[in-house]
Order: sequence, then structure tokens, then C-alpha cells
Amino acid sequence: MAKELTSRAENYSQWYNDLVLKADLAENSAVRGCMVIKPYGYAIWEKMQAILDKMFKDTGHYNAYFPLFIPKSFFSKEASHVEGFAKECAVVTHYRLKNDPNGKGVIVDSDAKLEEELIVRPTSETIIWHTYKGWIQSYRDLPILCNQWANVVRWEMRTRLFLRTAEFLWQEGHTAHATSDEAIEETRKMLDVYAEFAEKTMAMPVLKGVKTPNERFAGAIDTYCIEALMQDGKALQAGTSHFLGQNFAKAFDVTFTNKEGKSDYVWASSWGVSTRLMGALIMSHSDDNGLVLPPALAPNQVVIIPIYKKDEELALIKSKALELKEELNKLNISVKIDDRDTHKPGWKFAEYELKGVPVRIAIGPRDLENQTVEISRRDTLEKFSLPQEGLATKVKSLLDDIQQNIYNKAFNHRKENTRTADSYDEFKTILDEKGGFILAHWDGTAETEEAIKNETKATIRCIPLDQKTEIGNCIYSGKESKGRVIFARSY
RNA sequence: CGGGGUGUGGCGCAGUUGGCUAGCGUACCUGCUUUGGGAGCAGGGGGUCCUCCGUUCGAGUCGGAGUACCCCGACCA
Repeated sequence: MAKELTSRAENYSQWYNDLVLKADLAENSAVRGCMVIKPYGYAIWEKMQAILDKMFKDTGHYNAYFPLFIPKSFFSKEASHVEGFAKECAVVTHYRLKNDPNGKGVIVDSDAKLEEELIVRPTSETIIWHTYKGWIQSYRDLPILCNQWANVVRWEMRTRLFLRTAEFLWQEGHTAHATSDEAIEETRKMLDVYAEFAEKTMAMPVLKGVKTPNERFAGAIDTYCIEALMQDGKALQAGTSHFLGQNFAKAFDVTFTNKEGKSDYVWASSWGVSTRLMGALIMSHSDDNGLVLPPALAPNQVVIIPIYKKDEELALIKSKALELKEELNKLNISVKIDDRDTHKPGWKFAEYELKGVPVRIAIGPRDLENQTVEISRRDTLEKFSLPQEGLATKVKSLLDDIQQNIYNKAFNHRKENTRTADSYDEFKTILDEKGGFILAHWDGTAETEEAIKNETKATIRCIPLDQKTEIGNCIYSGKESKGRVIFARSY
């Protein structure tokens, strides 16, 4: 065994780390907290990007690009943005190097100090709203429905591959509207887009909800989110969509003249998902044999592995494989034929399982004789023979089946790990023994939320959008509550 | 920034109270036999033992300083 993974049960975070490294998705770089995304990992991210980008465009958005550097003063303009903002940012103070007069190499030229420092964007609201000021005069200029694909930097103290890195890739949508209702509608619409992407494409069920004031984005009126449950019972925030009200418009003095000829501040939303989704994808479905990719995101949906002893056999098998590949391609199925003679079939089987390829087709002398192929599906690891005749349509429906099956599996896992707690003791017991989502009553105060967090490390993931009205008592304070919120320990 | 740990071929590690030519697994290269679940055998290449200073006849091993990374906290828009 060349690439043995740590088992999930034994040590979940070690398993995750091993998997990311061994499936060739990413690795730590020479730069503190920053990762290298390797070609295979990036191929998956590109598929995510392509699908999301189309969804954004289908909902009327367009892409743009704003600067990487933001003048420091921009961060002082929106009061709550300043207040709630983590200050761990990369700061550019100089613009030139010089040769070290006392040795070799280069040093920072102290004469080249910037008058005002530049911050490497941790998020782009400030620079974008500064820019929007110049774009908006009239209600006729609205709405602006912009999205940016970019990298951002947050100097995190502790990092984990994909889940929290100092630099990460994301998209951030920043929209400007004439009315509050329109901006709220946009915020909710994009949350739905994220939820649909998570469930249909990533096969990952998510809960939609609103963050409590404590967990809200600095500068937002409301932060909506999608929350997913990982296999170890911890929650992961997979995407956020913020209703910003007029806060940024006021901070950057962005006004417009409405139909009545009166001046008003512009209403805003912002929303984003990041390479963190890669972490979510990995942790949602994978097992001790490696990655399990949903067919919708697998760079190769099918891999064909020839099994042969003699070169003549290989020639026959290869032409059969090419024939199958062509048929599959016609149905928009991506196929890789691995006919390398530098690795043996058994090695390849293990390798493609590790990399999460949904369907494997093996063709050997036996199959040539019987006009069959051997199919193996990654999600269940089942193997069976199918006739070569009419194979493509069967593979197509098999892929659909796998996509649905891994969603169902994740959905059932969440269902089994979503519990209600009616007392603080019960709450703590569930948290320690089982984890998962816990539905419990909360009195609505930040103090209670904070106390529970400090005592148990569990946070309110969200107030679910489909929350049912139910009168009860807060598990912590005993005060009245009108509905249950979702608690969990989280990444 | 607090508390703990670790730096030894690409990767994972062992290395005894200081001792002789620094070892094992894996990966890599060559050859033969193999190929339907990570092949076997034989041979081979690859090391400033994190850095500097010190103790010593002698340091991977002991002491000091520095540095990097990992884990636990704090932080995580």
C-alpha cells in the first residue's frame, strides 16, 4: 500500500488532511498559511466556477474586476465594518527593494515608504462602493449586479487546507439597488442560488438561515447563510449572502436621484462562496478509500482501464476503449483512458478510487471474448459486468444514480444527526456524545449565545428560514422563546 | 501572543549511557519474471542529520541561542 489513508473513524482531521494531500488536490506552500492548489484540485474548482458563473449570469449578473489593494483609510469609513472587522490583514508599507549593502540579497528600501498603507483586500465592499459612487447618479443607473472572481487574504492564526487559508479564491457579488425590497430580494435570491448549487451540483444538503447579530458580517443588516453538516458531526458555513442596507452607500456617499426627483442612498447586497466549498465537498462524501466526487463535478466522470498480457491484446482493447469513449462523449460524459504501461491495473484501481472518479470501466481479454466490460461505481464500490452493446446510456443513468445516491446518503446523515434538545444538560450530552445539528430554544440575547459558546464551543449556526413558530423556554436562561434555532460545533 | 511537541535521503520514521562506514519502510533508477485489486526477486543512486555557538579525543546524540513547522488556546468579516 503506497498511499494508505488514515481512517475516518480514527482521526477525522488527519484523514481529511491525508486525503487532500494524497488525492493531489492541494498542499501547503512555502508561504505561511497559503496553499498550492494542484492541477487535479483546480480542475474541480474550475468546474464549480463554471457552473456557478452560469447561474450568476442566468440571474442577470455580470463579471467585473476591482483592485487587489485597498487604501487603509477606506476601512475607517463604515463604522460597524471597522468595529467588527478582524484586523488580521496583510499590509503593504513599501513599494521598493534594494540590494543589501551589507550582504547578499535584497532588503526593503526604507526610502520607499508609502504615504498611506495599502491593505491586501480581505473582502472588497469598501473599494467597490468607492467605485460605485462614480457609476451611480440616477435610478436609471440601477440596479448594478456585479460579481468578481478574485483572491482575498486574511491573516488567519491557524489555517487548514481549503477550510481556512490565509489566501483563498472566491467570488464576491456586490449589488446596488434603488429600494430596500429589491436589495433584500437579491440577497435571498442569491442564497437560493447557493443552496441549489450545493444540493444539485455538490450533492450536499444545506440549511438556509439567518445569522444572529453576533455572527453577522460587519456592516450588514442581515447575513443569510447556507450551513452544511460534515461527516464528523461538525457544521460548515458554505456560503453567505448579506443585506447591507444603506450602510456602505452612506459610508461612501453613494446617492441617486429617484423617480420623484429626490435624492436617496443606494441599497446594497453582497454574497460569496470560496474554495472552502472544496473542503465541504471532500468532507461530505469521501471515505477511507479516498475522495468521492459527485459526477457533476468530477473532472473525469469515467476512467477506462485496459487489462492485458500481450501487446496484441492491448491493441484490441484500446480500439474498443476508444469506441466506448466516443459513444460516451456523445452523451457529454468525460472519459479518460489510462493505457499507461508504467502502472499495473490494481495500482490504477486504487489510484482512481483515491481520486474519486465516479465510474470505472475495466476491459480485459475476458471482456473481449464475452463482449462485456466490468463496471465499478465509486460511491458503493460495487462491481458488475455489462454488455458493451448500449453501454453509454447505461453509464449515463448510472452517473445520474450516483449523483442522487451520494446526495441521499448525505441527506440521511444530516437527518440522523439533527436532534432537538429541551434542556441545557440534554444539549451538552448530545453535543459531546453525538455532535450534529441541535435544534433548541434560545432567548434571543447575545449574552446567552456568548455564554453557550464559551461553555460548550457550540455556536448558533443560523435561525432557519423555515423555522416553525413554537413557544418554548431558552435552554440556557429559561426565558421565553418563539422558535428553535440551530446550534452546532463548527469548522 | 500564551502552553506543549517536532526538525535525520522525495515522503514516513528509527537511531541505546556521546563511539567506529547514519539506518529502515516507501518512493525513485536498471534487469528479468509479472499484469482481473496498490506485483516479486536481484542490483543501484540519493544525506551540509534545521542553523549558529559551545562542551569533548570524538556530537545526529549533551548544553545554549536562533529558526521553521505541527498540536492545544486566543482569532476566524
